[in-house]
Amino acid sequence: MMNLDKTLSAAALPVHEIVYQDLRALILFGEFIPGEAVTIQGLATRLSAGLTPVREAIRRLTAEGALSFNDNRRVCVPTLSLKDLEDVSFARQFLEPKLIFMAAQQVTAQDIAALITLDSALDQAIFRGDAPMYLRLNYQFHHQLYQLAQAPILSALTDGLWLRFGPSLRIVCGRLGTLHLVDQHKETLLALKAGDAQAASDAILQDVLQGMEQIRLGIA
Amino acid sequence: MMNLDKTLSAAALPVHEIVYQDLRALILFGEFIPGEAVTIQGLATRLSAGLTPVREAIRRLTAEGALSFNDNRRVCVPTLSLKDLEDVSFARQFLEPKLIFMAAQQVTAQDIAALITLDSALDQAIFRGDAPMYLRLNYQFHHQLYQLAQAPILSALTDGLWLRFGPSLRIVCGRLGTLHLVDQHKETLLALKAGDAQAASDAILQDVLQGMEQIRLGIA
DNA sequence: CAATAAATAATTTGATCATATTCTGTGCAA
DNA sequence: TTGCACAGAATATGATCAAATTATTTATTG
Repeated sequence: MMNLDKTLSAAALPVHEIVYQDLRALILFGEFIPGEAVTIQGLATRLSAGLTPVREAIRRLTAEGALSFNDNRRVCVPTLSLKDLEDVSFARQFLEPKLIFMAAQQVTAQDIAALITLDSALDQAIFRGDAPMYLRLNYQFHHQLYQLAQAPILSALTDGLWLRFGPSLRIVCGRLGTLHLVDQHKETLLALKAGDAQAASDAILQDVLQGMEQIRLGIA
Repeated sequence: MMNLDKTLSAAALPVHEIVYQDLRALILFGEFIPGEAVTIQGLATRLSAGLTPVREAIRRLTAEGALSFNDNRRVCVPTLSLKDLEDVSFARQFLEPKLIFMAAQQVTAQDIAALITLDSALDQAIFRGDAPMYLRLNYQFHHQLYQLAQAPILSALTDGLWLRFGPSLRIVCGRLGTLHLVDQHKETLLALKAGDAQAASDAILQDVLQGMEQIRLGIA
């Protein structure tokens, strides 16, 4: 008998992969508060999965720095110190412009159209005050740009950084709301449309700096 | 009754942690050829461990990019393309100087003494043509500098990059031997001793560029 | 008839679960 | 305060099932 799931979801992903993605999203979009303890069994019931897949997902995320493995063998969501934030900020400051510079040389009109659609949905989320949706769309905007760069190693590094400051994002939005949020997406898109890689790169740098500054204000 | 292991090995590490470190070293020091398939059961027998700890170690290393997870659900050591090498090189070019700049501001006389000892052992390994020892000591030299920087996030990023080009190192040494190897460790140490953070940073940049160029020649 | 291709069987490998063991921290009693 | 026992949680094993690769057989074609 044939596996019907394959016809629906392209491929039957292993449970540990699904759990990884779910847990990653939970962390990335601030569903855990920094410092919160994470138990294997708790996650297993929360995500309705077995212990083994959850363990594997946790190992992957600890390797990425999204979770920290105490010497007690307990796992928790790390708190981002100001020093840590500076390190993340430093890394993003050169990684993102580089990625967007590369992306600008590969981007098609369709790609730009998709990004514009994404960005207007993002604006609406900000206007509605829908913080969870804002967080998802903002990440998606950047993530799609990374993929256009066709640089898997640099993309992975940059993606991983989001996991570091992800848990702090909810705090920022919770304290400051969404309406004051500003970004440089419009400038980036204009530069991409004009085929000006350097301008796109510069715009993203400003966007990163602004974003990191928001978090600094939020956790300070 | 007390656990005697603790008195010997500082802490009773879980098996999955030990397996992780062992496997990491195997990859880092070129014990696998790029493209080689890695089976869970094969590693379990090779490292004389159970399947579960090996699985967890593999998950961690795939998250770090040291192993790649095919859609066949099989795991293998990725081959480093020239494009990949350029990306790694780009990342190292700004991460390492930054780390060494930070390290220079914290380094003590004892730290420098330890690094000098390490570096002379390294020179002897080169002179003897002992490639495996060279690889270990060279990594250790850099790794110790990272730790001095007291920047866990940037250290983790940089450490992770070694796993990317590690499997290609054996090929380089195998093809080109060790005697031609040059580094900028002496210059780095002199700058550290002088308290000149910028000079140390510059020296390491040269070291990184030289190292990456060696690999480029090796895999081209 | 030989050779290549398709189909099927067998073996290997991966994924998951249930269970037993070990470890950690806490509360209680001396 | 110290030592001991207990509860909760993590670790690790082995068994079981599913998927994939390899080997073998069968069929088809030049």
